Amino acid sequence: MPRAATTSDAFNAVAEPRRREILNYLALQERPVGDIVTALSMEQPSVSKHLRVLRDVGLVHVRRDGRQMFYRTNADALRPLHEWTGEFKRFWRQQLTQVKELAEAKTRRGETSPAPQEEER
Amino acid sequence: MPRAATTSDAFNAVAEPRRREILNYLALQERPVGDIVTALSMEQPSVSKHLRVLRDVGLVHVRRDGRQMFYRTNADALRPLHEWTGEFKRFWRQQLTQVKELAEAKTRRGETSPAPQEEER
DNA sequence: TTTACATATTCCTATATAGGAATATATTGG
DNA sequence: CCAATATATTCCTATATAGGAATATGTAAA
Repeated sequence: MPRAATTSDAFNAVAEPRRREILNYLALQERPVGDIVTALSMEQPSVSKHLRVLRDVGLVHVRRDGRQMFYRTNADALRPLHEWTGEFKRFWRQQLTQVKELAEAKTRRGETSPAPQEEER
Repeated sequence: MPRAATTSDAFNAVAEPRRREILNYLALQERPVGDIVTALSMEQPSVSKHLRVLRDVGLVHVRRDGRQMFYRTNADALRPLHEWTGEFKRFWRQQLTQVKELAEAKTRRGETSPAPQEEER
């Protein structure tokens, strides 16, 4: 069995970096295809094809105005992704807390703190 | 150009549903390969191959104990995904707020509230 | 060492790209 | 209707699977 189609779900669709760029660009406001082409320096057919994939999984909405097609990101379709990754939040939070507590405990004991494994953003 | 390798980054690696299942299963505690095979009803070579991909992108860590290999999810490698999707949070939050405010405003005016488009979790 | 157990890798195949080039479709203005 | 503009689709190709089957590798027990 080959890899699942990019149009099978949001997870597969956003695996492509250019599609993520497009979603970023279309998040703030709707834009015609031409704007995407110039803003992201991509070939027009390439943009159309990526938009097709994003549209098939509901990651963008479209509106026609004359001969232009205005696309905009449908942020809601990204929620499943955010929620799934969020399930793991407690694990990295836990790690951070443990590291922090360990460091603080050592500080209280006057020991030298080791270089942290993780970095808070 | 074909699709990027599944081992190119976490985004591509988690596009495969079985790999997400494996990550879910390995989140709470480390497990030997055999446990994954029985728990998720997958073929052993299949599990090994998925683990290989997950390992290549740092989504799991491994530890050998005798002839068993204990894998565990490295939640930290999922943070980029969570953070990227989180950028769009304000857009769906905004929608929710607007819907809610609209409903409340109508209620104050004694109008019938429409079925909500979105659902809070 | 020989055997058994646990896991990993190799081989094979059908399928799904992503990009480039060329072309088709849709809509507006003259 | 015809030309021009804006997008979409088709064709072609090299590459990367994911699963199944068979096999290889590594480690412990007898």
